[in-house]
Amino acid sequence: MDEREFLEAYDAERFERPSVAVDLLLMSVVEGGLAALLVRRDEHPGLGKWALPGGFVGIDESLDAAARRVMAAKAHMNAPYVEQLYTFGAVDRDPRTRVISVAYFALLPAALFASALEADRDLMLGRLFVPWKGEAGGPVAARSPGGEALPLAFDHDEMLGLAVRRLRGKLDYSPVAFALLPETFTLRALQDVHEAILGTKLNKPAFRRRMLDRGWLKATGERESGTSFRPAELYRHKSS
Amino acid sequence: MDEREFLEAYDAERFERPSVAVDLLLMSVVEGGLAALLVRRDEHPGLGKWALPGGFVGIDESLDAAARRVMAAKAHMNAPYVEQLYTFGAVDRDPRTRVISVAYFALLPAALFASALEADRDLMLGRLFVPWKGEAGGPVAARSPGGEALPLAFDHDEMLGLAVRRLRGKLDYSPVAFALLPETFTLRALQDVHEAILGTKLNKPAFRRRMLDRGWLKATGERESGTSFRPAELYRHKSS
DNA sequence: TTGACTTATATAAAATCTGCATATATGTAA
DNA sequence: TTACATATATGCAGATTTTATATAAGTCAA
Repeated sequence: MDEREFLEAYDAERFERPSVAVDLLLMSVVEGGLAALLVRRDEHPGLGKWALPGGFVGIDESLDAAARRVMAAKAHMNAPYVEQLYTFGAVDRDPRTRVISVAYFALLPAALFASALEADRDLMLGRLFVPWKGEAGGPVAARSPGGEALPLAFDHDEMLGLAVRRLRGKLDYSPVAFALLPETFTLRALQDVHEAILGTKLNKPAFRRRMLDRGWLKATGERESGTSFRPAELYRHKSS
Repeated sequence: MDEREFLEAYDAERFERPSVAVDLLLMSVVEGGLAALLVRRDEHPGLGKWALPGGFVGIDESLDAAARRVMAAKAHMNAPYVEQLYTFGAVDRDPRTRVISVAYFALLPAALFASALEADRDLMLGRLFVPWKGEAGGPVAARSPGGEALPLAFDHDEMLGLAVRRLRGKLDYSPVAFALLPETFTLRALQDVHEAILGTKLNKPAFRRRMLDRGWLKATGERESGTSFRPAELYRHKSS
């Protein structure tokens, strides 16, 4: 039997197969704190709770393509930076049927969330409350901008916790923070983003020196406007 | 319709579902170089090529449980430290049918491979050749102890590349290297393991001080034997 | 028994990085 | 023109890392 014959005779139906989904962690820094895009569940299970935008993976669709499709269709967004986070495969994580979910996470400037939130009234920007320091880990809770608790469906609190941990871990050796900022930004804005992600205050001169030494920044020569004090220089992420 | 009624009416068969597998990266350091356990494929596709030990995930089995089951059944091993690596989901990565594979990786002392290799003659310890420095990334090739190339099936060369990258990244802030050493070991042996993983030479006094400062080590008071020079002190991993 | 040899272990000097304090610069606004 | 707030620059102490060098402790052979 050669390979062609083998493949024709192969019976993929022999074993029962799980469903595979992708869930998206679309995160940003809003008003000095981490936030993630949530969608109100309008079906069981978890009716009325809040979930990460997600959807099933098509049989002829790669995982990455599914993540991008769901991002456009359910979150009205198109993030330049998307990364696979982890695959959640507990047997009972979804009461409907066996669902294995591949979590992806993306970082977006806060300004990009506004149009999505307007286009779809079931979307919500959940402010995240991280009850641990550093990379200790554990679930994370969400609240609405008004301060009401947003109960999370499935294991999505654990997914958010893992995303925060991964983000904190990558922050100082990887240029991820730039995905959260507009094209040009001040060093102060960059520091604010770092502090929001880490949940700690940082030393200003040391932070500035470290960032400039990394070689990730290019000075534009322009300055911010609209301040009532000395305006700071605007920088740009040098992608080279 | 309440949640119970909804779940009873839920039809999981509406969409065609992919198969989900786990593949295992069982790695060690052998004779100063990285190595991984491979199994000869005795079926199409990739008949005669070499693959990572793997198997399909049962419908009532968590991903982690599937990884442990496959490790015992196909690799005759039981690693204490197992970690999920990444999920590979390209549409055409397996010509039989759509297979999404969750890769797990584990580290084992070289001595543990010997009995597995004897128990199953289709197993092979593949020595890895990493054609890039640091964490650049890309596929990795394998050769037999005798030096013959071991062509890899599916996308398993990419999986090995990602495993090496992850391992290098975690090495100096996580006590992973101890999983590769016997119960007691010298500082020189620990440094050899680090150098094999990183593919570079390290400074000896600096390495020694860093390791001792980490607080991961406990001196046993014993010394190695069988050397023709000054024997080094034996240490033990302080798991606390 | 003794001294050459090899590697382990300890210590010291030099370079680098980090945190903290303070001084100077540059814009707005009264 | 001056008060004010923040940006930017600089100096310094302490910690950490690299590099070099010295000393210790075994084996082995003469």
